[in-house]
Amino acid sequence: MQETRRTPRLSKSRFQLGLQCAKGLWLKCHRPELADPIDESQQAIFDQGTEVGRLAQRRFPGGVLIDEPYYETASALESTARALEAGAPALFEAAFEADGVLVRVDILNRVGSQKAYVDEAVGATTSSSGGTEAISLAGGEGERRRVAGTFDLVEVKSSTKRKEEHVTDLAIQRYVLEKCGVGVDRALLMHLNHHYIYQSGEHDPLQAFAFDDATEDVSLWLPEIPSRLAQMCEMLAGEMPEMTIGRHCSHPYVCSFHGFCHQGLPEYPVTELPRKGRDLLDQLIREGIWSIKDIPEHYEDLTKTQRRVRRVVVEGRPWFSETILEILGGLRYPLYFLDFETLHPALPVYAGTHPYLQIPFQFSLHVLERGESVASSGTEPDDDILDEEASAKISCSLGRLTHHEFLWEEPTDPRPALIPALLDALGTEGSIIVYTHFENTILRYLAEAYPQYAEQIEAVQGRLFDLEKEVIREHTMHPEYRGSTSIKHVLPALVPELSYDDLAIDNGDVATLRYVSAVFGEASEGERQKIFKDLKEYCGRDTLAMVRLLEAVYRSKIT
DNA sequence: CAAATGACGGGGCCCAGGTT
DNA sequence: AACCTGGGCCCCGTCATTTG
Repeated sequence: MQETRRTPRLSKSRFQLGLQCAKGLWLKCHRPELADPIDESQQAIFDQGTEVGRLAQRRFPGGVLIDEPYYETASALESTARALEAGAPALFEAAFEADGVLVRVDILNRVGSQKAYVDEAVGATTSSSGGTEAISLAGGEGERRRVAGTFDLVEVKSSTKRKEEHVTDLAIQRYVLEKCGVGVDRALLMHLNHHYIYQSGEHDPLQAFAFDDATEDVSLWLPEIPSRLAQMCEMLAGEMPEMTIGRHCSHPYVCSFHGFCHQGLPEYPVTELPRKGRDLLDQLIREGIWSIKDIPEHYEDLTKTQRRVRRVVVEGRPWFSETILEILGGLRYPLYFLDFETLHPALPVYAGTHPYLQIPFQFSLHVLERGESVASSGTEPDDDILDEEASAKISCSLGRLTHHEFLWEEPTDPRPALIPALLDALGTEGSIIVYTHFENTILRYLAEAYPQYAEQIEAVQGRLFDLEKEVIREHTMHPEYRGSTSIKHVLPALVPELSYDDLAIDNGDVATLRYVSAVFGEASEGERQKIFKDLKEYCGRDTLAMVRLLEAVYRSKIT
């Protein structure tokens, strides 16, 4: 009989992964090299989490940081034991191990430890029931009895609300702590406080966070833990488990083996059906249907859009609705094509803003004047035929196209300069074409923050026309959309000669990252100028893409 | 005639997917 | 991560028709 294989050590994050997908956990333990590389945007999210974590620690002055990195387990365990022994009032990143599971605890706060923890700022927190409640970190009057010698277990989250997966995150930690003989009084989530308004200088760790007591929900999960752990260990000792692809590949987290598990799919895989409900993918795969082409024509469980996708994929050619020119006939010249780039830091960087508030620092605006050859004013909605013909001509004789742009290059709040520049460039007449309601949301935030402009901004909002919703999503379909109506998918399908491939910045997330590094980072002047140039090219490409898309849609109906 | 059954539709909730 | 929106779905109330 072979010696029992050494059980791979689990960790908090591996436990969470195991709950999401057995195969994912198996791969993580046995074939970690197959994971997708971590991209820049993901890394930025991790970094942001670290920064929030550091601020959270300042909420517990006198706390002891166990600062061994994750791979120096033995040393971290020792340091933790020493700090506990020494009576540290709080521990950060404390390490514990039990049942082959290693956890590092964000914050472990000794109950009733010292005056410093008496809560002056009682966080108003959003509980799962939606109400707000006060949570005190010290034992005050009228509170339930606190068990001496125990700790509050605190998990810091950069989100502002509790999510399902946060509970199991705390549960596995509590399980390990108790196995190690550390009494846990409460299991708390420490979220960013959405209502925190940044003043200036250092962030205020008292105001910036809101606590959410998850003790009850955690205790409901606790009895589950041993059996789940046993299952995982058994699974890990065997061969790679069979798992089909499905919702668990991206819920609650996008799996790092997504790429590995999605290899070898057919050219138009069923995973690319848009807006799949919870069960559709499972159902199709169970029936052995992997390609959209193999879905029977009258398959019942497809939505209207999914049927459209099936049809264009099977027929191999795009579809444009019959009424598309009527929709476009509603546009008023001159046509403005608007796109914002924004910043939305977890921890605010401008005074008066709250966590995650989206702040525009750049816009691009293409303006299309009516073509000269077109006499029609386009204001006779009662004559469809004429209107359509007029519209068609417009597309052919693309009028004069001009471009405006704005980019704030200082580390100060861009909005006071951006708003007047935007209002000026937009004038008072003509449709403003945007891709999704995103720009509308930003305009609303601007109006809220700067009431002196509210009226003008609202007028602008009234002129918005959502190209993605009103035209692309409702009236077109193309096999190469690949199940997505995002502009990054739609442009190569309808305007193959125009792409983002030649740009140094080719998506919004990276644009934000680059901007932050240029304005707040240590970039040299040369690097800053390069980034500003790249940003202008990127944002300008987004609006140009909308111009060309509109043109392509017109063309589809007149040739 | 009163009660039961069924069709319709509004309200609320969740999900998916778009933007940064 | 937040936010927004539309579609799908379920629940439930209302009203009309059928049934005892």
